[in-house]
Amino acid sequence: MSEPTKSGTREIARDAVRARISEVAVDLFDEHGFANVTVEQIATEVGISARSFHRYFAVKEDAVIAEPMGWGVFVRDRFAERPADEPVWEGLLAAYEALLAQPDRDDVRGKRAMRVLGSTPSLRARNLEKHLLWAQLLTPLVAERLRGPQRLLRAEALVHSSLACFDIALGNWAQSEAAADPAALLRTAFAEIAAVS
Amino acid sequence: MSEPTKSGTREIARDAVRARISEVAVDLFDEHGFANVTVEQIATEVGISARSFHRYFAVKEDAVIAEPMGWGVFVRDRFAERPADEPVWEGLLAAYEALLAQPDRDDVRGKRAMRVLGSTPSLRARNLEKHLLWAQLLTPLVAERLRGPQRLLRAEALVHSSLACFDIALGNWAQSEAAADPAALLRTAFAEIAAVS
DNA sequence: CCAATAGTGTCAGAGACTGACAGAATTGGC
DNA sequence: GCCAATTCTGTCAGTCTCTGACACTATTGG
Repeated sequence: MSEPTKSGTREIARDAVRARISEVAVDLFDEHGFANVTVEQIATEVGISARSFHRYFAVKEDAVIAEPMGWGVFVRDRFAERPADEPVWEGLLAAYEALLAQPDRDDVRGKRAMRVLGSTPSLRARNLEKHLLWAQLLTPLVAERLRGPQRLLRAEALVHSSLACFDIALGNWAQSEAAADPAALLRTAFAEIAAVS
Repeated sequence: MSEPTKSGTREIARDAVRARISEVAVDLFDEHGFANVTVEQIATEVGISARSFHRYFAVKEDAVIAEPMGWGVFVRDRFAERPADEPVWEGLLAAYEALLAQPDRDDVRGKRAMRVLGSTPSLRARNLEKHLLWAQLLTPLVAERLRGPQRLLRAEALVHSSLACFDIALGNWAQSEAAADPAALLRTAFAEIAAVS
C-alpha cells in the first residue's frame, strides 16, 4: 500500500520540517488571525524561504490541515477490519473512535489547530475538502455492504453524514474549555443520527 | 425579514448584471477549466472592468456559486413553517424539497454549474462554505425542537448530515446523463440515513 | 433642473502561488 | 573517503487574485 520507503532518512527529515512549519503557522494564525499572517512571515520564522514553504504546502491553508491522506487511510483500514455483518453506522463509528484513540495525537496542539480552523471560513472549507478525500476512500467499502438499488448514492449519504458528525464532534471539543472527551461527543453525534426515525 | 426594497429598479439591474456575469463565467469555466480563465477575461467578455467583477462577486469562485445566502434563508423559512411536532428529519427533507421545487430553477444551467463545481477543488470548497452558512441558519431552529442534553451538538449533527445528503443528491443528479429527478435522489439519500438503526 | 446616491473605470499595490535555474546538501555505491 | 546522481534550496521574475483610493458618470427623487 505505502511507498517503497525509498531511503527513510530523507522522508523523516521532510516530515519533521513539515511538522515544524505547521507548528509555527498555527501559532501565528492563532495569535494574529489567518488573514493577517503572510506566508513570508511564517517562512522567516521557520528559517526558510517563502518558496520553500510552498514546496511543503501547496496552499497556505494546508499548513493547518496538514496530513491530508494518511489518517484517511487509517480510518478506511479500521473500517475494513470490521465484521461484514456489523451495521455500517456502527462500523464507521468504531473506525473514527480508533482514530481518536491513536496514542500519538497531541491534544493540546490538536485543539489549538482545531480552534484556528474553526475561526476562518476558508480553512473550514479546506478541511471539508480533506474529508471529501476520506469519503472517496470509504464510500466503496460502504457500498459493498449495502443491498438494493442506488448503492453508491446511499453509501455516499452514509459516509458524508458520518464525516459531518466527526467534524462536529471535534469542533465542539475544540471549543469546550473543559477537558471533554472527544470520543464521547462523537458517540453522541452518531447516536443522534441513529435515532432519526 | 427582507430589505426595504429601496428603489426596486436599481436592485433589478444589479441582479441582472450579476446573473449575466455568472452565465458567462460558467460557460468559460466549463469550456477551458476554472484555473485557465482569468477574471479579466470574464469581465471583458461581459463588457465591464475586472474591478467591477469584484464588486459583484467577492471572489472568482462566487461567480459559480452565486447566491450565497438567499436560498439558505429560503430553506430556513420553509423549515420554520413546518409543524413543531413533525420529526426534524422529515421537516428538513421537506424544506430542501421546497427549494428544488422552486419554479425559476433553470435545470440546464444549474446542471452545468454543478458540473463545473464538481470539477474544481477550490470551487467545491467554496460551495461547502456556503453550506456552512446555511447550517448556521438552520441549527438554532433544529435545536429548539430537540429535548435532552447536548442539544446544540445534536442539532449540528442533524443539520450537517442533511446538508451532506442535499449535496450528494445534487452531485449525483448533475453527473447523471439522463433527466433524473433530483428530488427523488434527495429522498433516497434521506431515507438511507433514516434507516440507520 | 439639482442635489444626493450609487455604479464605474483607472491606477497602484499587497499577497499567494509557479516556473526556471544555479548552487548546496545528501545519498548510494565504489 | 570520494564521486556521481539525486534531491533540496534560495533567488528571481512573473502571473493572477483581490483591495483601497480617487475621480467621473449615471440614476434617482424631489
